[in-house]
Amino acid sequence: METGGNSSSGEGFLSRMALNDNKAGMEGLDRDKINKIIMKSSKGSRFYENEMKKEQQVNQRIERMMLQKAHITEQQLSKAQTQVEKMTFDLESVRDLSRVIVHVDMDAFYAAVETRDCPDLKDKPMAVGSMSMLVRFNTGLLICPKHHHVSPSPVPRNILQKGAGGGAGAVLKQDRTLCLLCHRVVGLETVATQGLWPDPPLLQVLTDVQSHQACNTFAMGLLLIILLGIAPNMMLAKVCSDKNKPNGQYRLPSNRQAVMVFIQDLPVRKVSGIGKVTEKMLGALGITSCIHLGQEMALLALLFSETSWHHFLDISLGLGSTHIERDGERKSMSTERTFGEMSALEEQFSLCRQLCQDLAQELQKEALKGKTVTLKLKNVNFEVKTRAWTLPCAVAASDKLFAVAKDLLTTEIDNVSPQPLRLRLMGIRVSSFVSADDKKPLQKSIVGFLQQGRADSSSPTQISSHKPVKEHQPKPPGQTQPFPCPSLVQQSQGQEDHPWVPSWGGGEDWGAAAVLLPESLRPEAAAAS
DNA sequence: GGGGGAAGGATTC
DNA sequence: TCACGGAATCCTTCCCCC
Repeated sequence: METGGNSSSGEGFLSRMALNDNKAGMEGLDRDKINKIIMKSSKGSRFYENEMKKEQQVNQRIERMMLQKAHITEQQLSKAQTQVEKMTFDLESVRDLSRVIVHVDMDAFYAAVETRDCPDLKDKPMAVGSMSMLVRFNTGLLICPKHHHVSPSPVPRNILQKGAGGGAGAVLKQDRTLCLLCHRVVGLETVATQGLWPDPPLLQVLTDVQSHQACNTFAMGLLLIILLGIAPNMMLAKVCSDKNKPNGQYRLPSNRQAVMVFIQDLPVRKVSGIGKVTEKMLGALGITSCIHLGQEMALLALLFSETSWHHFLDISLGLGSTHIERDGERKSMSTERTFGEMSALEEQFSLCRQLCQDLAQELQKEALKGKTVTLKLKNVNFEVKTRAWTLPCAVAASDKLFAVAKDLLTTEIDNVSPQPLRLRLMGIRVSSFVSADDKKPLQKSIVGFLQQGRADSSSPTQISSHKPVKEHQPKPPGQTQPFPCPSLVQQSQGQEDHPWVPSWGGGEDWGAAAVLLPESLRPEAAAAS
């Protein structure tokens, strides 16, 4: 693999730690130099050792795959090829080119906000974030010693909180007007006169949005970089939005030929969902771009799971989802903390209790209760363990979470006894939420979001839309449950409900939106005119 | 053998 | 000399129970 160097021996640079310059905006960097710096400053650390271990595991996976490949017969290959061809035919027959998806990406969101607040930072290398990530491991400083470090101001966080918890994700997934509402923050007239948005239909949409009465509610006065990817489906739109960084848009016409040409040379790593491990596994088969993917489909069908090869086939044909998912239900909620080595039992239990309290607060804000409690532990060697327990009925209260987590933690402590458990991370997750029928809808409505925005500015009181949560009748568990199911409904009632409190993942690119344009605003219409 | 839970891993931002 | 986040989702594999 070109990014990995001599990785299989463990002596060269670890491919999994190499700079990923496959992303837009990373071109032209001195990759070798940066990789040497990463290597020099990482080698020998526990983190590096653990990464090496993981790399070896991937190499073993590849070895097993190659062994499997060696045993594939012509007959098997031929049969798989028939299956692939049939499936390709089926997929082609339902290929939907009727929709235009616009993927909106906010590039370097945090940096953009900080630059707005401090214009001197413009055009200077900058790092936004806590210094723990930069100083404790100073590769960042070595690579770019003259960078300006900025602690994140509360501004972006507030915006994200309004946006994420308040429904920016949902806003972005609503109709086109409300979707683009999020990006109204850019001075559209300025942008237009500078010719940054040469596309009349899109400008029309943006202008249209600007005139929408709700815009003012979300006007943050920010100057953000917006990337647009326009394509017939979500997968392609996502790739397209990454195409013309930093100030641009990329439009892929809605016809099969254009899609296939676009796909031909597209590196597999560019596709969302294909990460460094999959890239490496495919690379071992000589597959680096989507055209190879199509050529080797029969082989992939024999070597990968059905889910995986179906996904590969979709990619090779330039297919993706053409509907915008709204209101995705949350599946889990978690909190975790990294710290210096912690071996004392009292400290570990105390932290465990604290995490349960924090998580319980967040769960109760969203009126969520789950049946499965998972304890996540990472030891000082970066080895991660998760231990889960499923209760007969859903819990949300801190003491109930702690009762389970404490038991799981105790088991792990006992397992290594008399040695202490040397931890560097602990986390608690709750999942298996009660079914959608049993709980109220969560923060998905733009109307609610806007109402909340008004409530924020006009009244200090929180809007509560709490409804009592009905309990599911739990199935009898396979194991003896040490935790009886108390009257949980009573506990959740009377809790203040905060429907707009966020759970933000913290990526810097902010967006991932898709909209359906009306006929009159579609790129073909513009091209025709 | 199938279903479902547990555990671990990949991926994304 | 030491030293790499946090949250969420999906997938795979393993294992147990019916």
